Amino acid sequence: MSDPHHVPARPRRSDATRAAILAAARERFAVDGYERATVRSVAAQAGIDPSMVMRYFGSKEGLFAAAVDVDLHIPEPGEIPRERLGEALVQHFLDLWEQDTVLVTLLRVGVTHRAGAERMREVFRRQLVPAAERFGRDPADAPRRAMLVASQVLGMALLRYVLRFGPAAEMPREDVVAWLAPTVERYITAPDARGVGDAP
Amino acid sequence: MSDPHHVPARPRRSDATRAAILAAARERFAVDGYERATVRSVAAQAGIDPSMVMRYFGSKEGLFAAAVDVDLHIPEPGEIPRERLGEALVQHFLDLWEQDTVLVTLLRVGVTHRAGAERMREVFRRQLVPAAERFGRDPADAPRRAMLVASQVLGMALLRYVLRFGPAAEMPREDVVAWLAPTVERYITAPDARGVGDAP
DNA sequence: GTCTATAATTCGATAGAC
DNA sequence: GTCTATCGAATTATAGAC
Repeated sequence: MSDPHHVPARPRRSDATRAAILAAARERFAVDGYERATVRSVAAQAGIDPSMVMRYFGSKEGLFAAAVDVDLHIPEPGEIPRERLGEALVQHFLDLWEQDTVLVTLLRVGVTHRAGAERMREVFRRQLVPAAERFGRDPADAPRRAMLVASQVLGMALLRYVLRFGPAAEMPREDVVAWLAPTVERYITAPDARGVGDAP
Repeated sequence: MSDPHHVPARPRRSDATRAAILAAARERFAVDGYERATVRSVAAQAGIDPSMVMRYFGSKEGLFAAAVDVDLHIPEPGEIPRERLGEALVQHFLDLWEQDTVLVTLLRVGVTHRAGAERMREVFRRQLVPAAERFGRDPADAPRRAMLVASQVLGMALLRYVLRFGPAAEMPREDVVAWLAPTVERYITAPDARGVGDAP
């Protein structure tokens, strides 16, 4: 994840600039996508010189990699009442998409750029699949169940937060939860595609 | 849709070049996205001069608009046995995504570019929503039901055909149909979010 | 640490010869 | 109808002054 070497104990003077660049980069990448988000526009929004971005992050790709470092914070099974599994998960995912722009950034760039797609695969493999292992019954099924849940959640996020389609963006949040919760719950708990509950 | 004026009856000599440009454009836009697909690369792949692209389509945006002219061909309710509504629709959507690259192109550009997003909204409004009106019961609900179906189908297509995630790309087609069919059917026929069947 | 200046490409679009 | 030549603008990245 981070630097394996020594981490300086006290904050350096440049940390503020570094944070400003990252914040600006997240917004520019989210709004414009990878290609149209220029190093110059990031620097302008951060109020510094374009060459500083190169100094801190080496290249445009390095800047992107530093900008999208996401933790899904998926709750543990013990923290959720079993009869509200789908509802709790959908609520949590909507929170993630609404609390900042990092997931919009990741999706937008992942669709367009090789580095972005690889980053999405990594988040899926290291966070979503392990979570599916904790929630599901058969660990061998975890990648498939995680993928099904991701397909529904990503599709809704695409329409609602990225493309901002009218019907998707205007739908009350509670309605989104009500419609998606049974789907997500079935993908995680159903013994097979035809099953509805969690009976064996 | 097309030119409201006179349409020449006999094929002109330039139609072959025009078709070659369009075919090349669809592939370049699909693979590279809007920004990285340059007019020059399209021309190179079509085996003609870059200036020809401008001559035929006026601008890069004009080329894109001509390249993504998609017809979803959604079947009529009478053509589908009611007990297999979800299955038939999912099968049809998978066919659309697999038969050529135009939908991959549309999604890829729609996420990045203003013109692409507008094009997606138009397809949704003029093809998907009317289809939902024909299949559903309450026409006022059609936009919402169409959006729910689109969210699930687009999400799966995103993982399977655009990002090519392992679990999504390798899942047998019949399994995808089996898992998604009940979801799609519920989004179209359920009286409300909590409903499972189509009872009132 | 920050900025100025600029190198080296690359792009969309145009003008005009044939 | 096709191509050559090129313009003007924008980009990433670098070199070096302060």
